[in-house]
Parts: sequence; structure tokens; C-alpha cells
Amino acid sequence: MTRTRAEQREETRRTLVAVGRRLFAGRGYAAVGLAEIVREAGVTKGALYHHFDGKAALFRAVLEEVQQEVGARVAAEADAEPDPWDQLKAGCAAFVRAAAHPDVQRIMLIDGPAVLGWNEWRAMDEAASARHLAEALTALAGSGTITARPVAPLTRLLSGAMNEAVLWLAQSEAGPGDLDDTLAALSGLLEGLRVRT
Amino acid sequence: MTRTRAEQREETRRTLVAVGRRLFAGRGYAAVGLAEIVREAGVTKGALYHHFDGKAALFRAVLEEVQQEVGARVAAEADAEPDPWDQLKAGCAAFVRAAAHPDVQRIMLIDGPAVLGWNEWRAMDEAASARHLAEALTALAGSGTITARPVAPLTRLLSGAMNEAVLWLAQSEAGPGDLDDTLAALSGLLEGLRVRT
DNA sequence: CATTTCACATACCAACGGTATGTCAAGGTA
DNA sequence: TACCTTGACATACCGTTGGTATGTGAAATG
Repeated sequence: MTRTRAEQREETRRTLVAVGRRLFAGRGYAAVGLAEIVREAGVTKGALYHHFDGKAALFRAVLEEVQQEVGARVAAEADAEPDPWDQLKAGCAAFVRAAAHPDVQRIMLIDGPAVLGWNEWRAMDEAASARHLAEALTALAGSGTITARPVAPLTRLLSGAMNEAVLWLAQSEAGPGDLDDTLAALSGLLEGLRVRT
Repeated sequence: MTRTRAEQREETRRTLVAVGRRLFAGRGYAAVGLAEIVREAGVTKGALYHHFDGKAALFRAVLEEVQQEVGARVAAEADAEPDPWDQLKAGCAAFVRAAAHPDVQRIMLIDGPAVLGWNEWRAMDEAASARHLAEALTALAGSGTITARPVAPLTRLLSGAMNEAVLWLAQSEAGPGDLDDTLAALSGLLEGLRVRT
């Protein structure tokens, strides 16, 4: 079982990202040391610094992986709906459910902005999932279903609303009823945007 | 000019909070060292650890100060309106404007949840400003102006929406037009909650 | 005026992120 | 096959950081 160098390289990198993701999600970025990461990954700090520029760069790779997974789920569930309005609602619901995983929250919503800065975090969020929201709102505004002169502010408002709702759901002591209540309230907000016929 | 011990104590503490606030707001929690804080405050680390349990505790004191200022502005501008509906809109607009100060954002919205954890951050946010939002929404739901069966999820949605909007405004390259657009979009969201007559 | 208290200052430490250098097998070349 | 180069790490080390243990001198107390 001899491994080529490219295989070995990618395996080591994937291991570091996987271990980093698990530890960062569990105890937060600041509370996890590089020594623990490389120990659990079975490598040394030399390997980590060979693959990444530092601790923040490893976190960035982890966040990219998380964002892509969430974005893929949002896109998949939204594209399953034929009607643009249903696409918006399905995408929003999919985001809330996808981000409900505890692993996702701390990395994507808590540490992400603090570690990478809000600008970079927002660029990654935009590329992964918020873009779908902006596209859906633009389409609905174009067809006259909703009234949103500039669509960008509304996109940010709704994106922030969902982010906070996800964090609230995670720490809520109550059962799954809160998820339904949140999705209902979100649906109410979206319905309020429709032009009245 | 002899000072009593209580005076001296409070002055040192206020200086530490003021310096910490300025540095944390400028470069972020992680990038500021205790050595720089105590140097600019004209004291030593012994003084800091005599007043606070550590770096995070100093940050908590700073955040409390910021939250109280924002909450006070929101309450003042909201209470100036007689009509409950106008109170809600005025309070939301006041929050967006108050949090637009760059000092406030990094401390209150970026580093706050990451440093203290989302639970503690949310408790402080609730006590300072989100409480006013919850009260306003509860009053409007009670009078039948809006339809919000459980008011808690809607409160979190709107709070998160405003938090994110504030961050977006701060990093936006465009001029004050974005502020107006954001307030307009927020107003549109609120209007959509009103029951149709 | 003796004693206690307390608001700090000083000196120190362990742990952390980061870097410089060494090592050894995979892959190319004659 | 013998040789050399590349690269994917390992090893050893450093400066800085947050945190702590102890010392000190003036204010409060009786």
C-alpha cells in the first residue's frame, strides 16, 4: 500500500480540516490550540504550517467546507420547487434547518465573523448561501411579486434574521415547537412583503 | 489634591474600561493585548487583575457600557412617540442609527458573541435593547395591530435583521443612501406585519 | 500611633502561535 | 541503477501572551 505524494498530501489536509472542524465546533476557535489539533490529527505543527498559513487559515478552510455544505442544501431544496415564491420559502426553511446543526453554528455564525473579520465572512456567506437569497428576491421583485426597490438591504435583513433565529433555536430549552414557531414567524415576514392584490 | 480610596478605585476602573473600549473597538478583542491596555491606562497588570477577573471580564464590562448606551438611546427615542406603532418604528430606527457608530459594532456585534458566548451575549442584549423590542411587539400583538402568536421568535428575527443590517451599513462603500434604503426596507418588513384592514 | 486593609506594582510562569532548520522518501534524469 | 532534486513533513526553538504569586506603601481604622 504505497501512496503517491498527491494522495498523501490531500489526505493529510483533509484530516487537518476534519479535526479542526470538530474541535472548533465543539469548544470554539479561541479555546482550541494547535497542539491539540495536530495531536489528534496524528501529525505535527510542521505539517499544519506546510498546508496552511496559520491557525486562522485552517479555520478559513473549515468555514469554507461548512458554508459549501449549507449552500448546497439550500440550493437543492429551493430548486426542487417550481414556483419562485415557493423557492424563496423553501430555501429559507432549508437554511434554518441546515444551520440548526450545532457543528455549523459556532463556526459559521459565532467565530466566523470574529476570526476572519466581517468583510471576509460576509463575502464567503454571500458566495455560499446568501447569493441564493439575493437571486430569489431579485426574481420576485422583477416579476412584481414583492416590492423591494433596492434588493440588497432586504437581503441582508433577512439573512441576519435567519442567522439570529438559528442561534436562538440552538440555545432554546424548549422542544421542536420553537422551530415551527420560528419558521412560521419567518413565513409571516415573507408574506408581508407580497404586494396586496 | 488627596483622593479617597473609593475615588481612586473608581477612577482606575473607569480608565481601564475606557481604554479597553477604545482599543477593542479599534482593532478587535484578539488583537489587543493586556500589556497595551495597562500601558495606555497608566497602570500595571496588577491593577487590571485587581478590578477584573481577566481579559474577558474587562471586555464584559466594556460591552455592558456599550449596551446600556445603545439601550438608553433606543428607549429615549421610542418613548418620545405616543403611538405604539410609531414607538416600534422609532425604536428600530434609533437602534440602527445608534449601532452605526463604528465603536459599537465590533464590540457589540462581532466580538461580543465570540468572547462571552452567545448565551451570555444574548442575555445582555435582551436586558439592554431587545427587551424594548419584545415589549413593543407584545403590546402591538395584544392590541391586534400585528399578528404574532408567539412574539419571541419574531423578536429574535427582527433583532438579528437589524444587527446584520448595521454591520452591512458600516462596511458599505456607498454613502448615506444605504442608510435610508435599509431603514426603508426595515420599515417595509414592519408594515408587512400589520393586519390588513 | 499602632494596626489593618486595600489598591495597586513587581516579578515570574506556563502555554500559545509561529518559525527556522533538519530529514527522508517519492519522483525525475543519466 | 545510480544520482540528484523536490516536497511533505518532523524537530527544535523563540517571542509573546494571559495569568498568578508576592511585595509595598498609603489610606482607613481603633
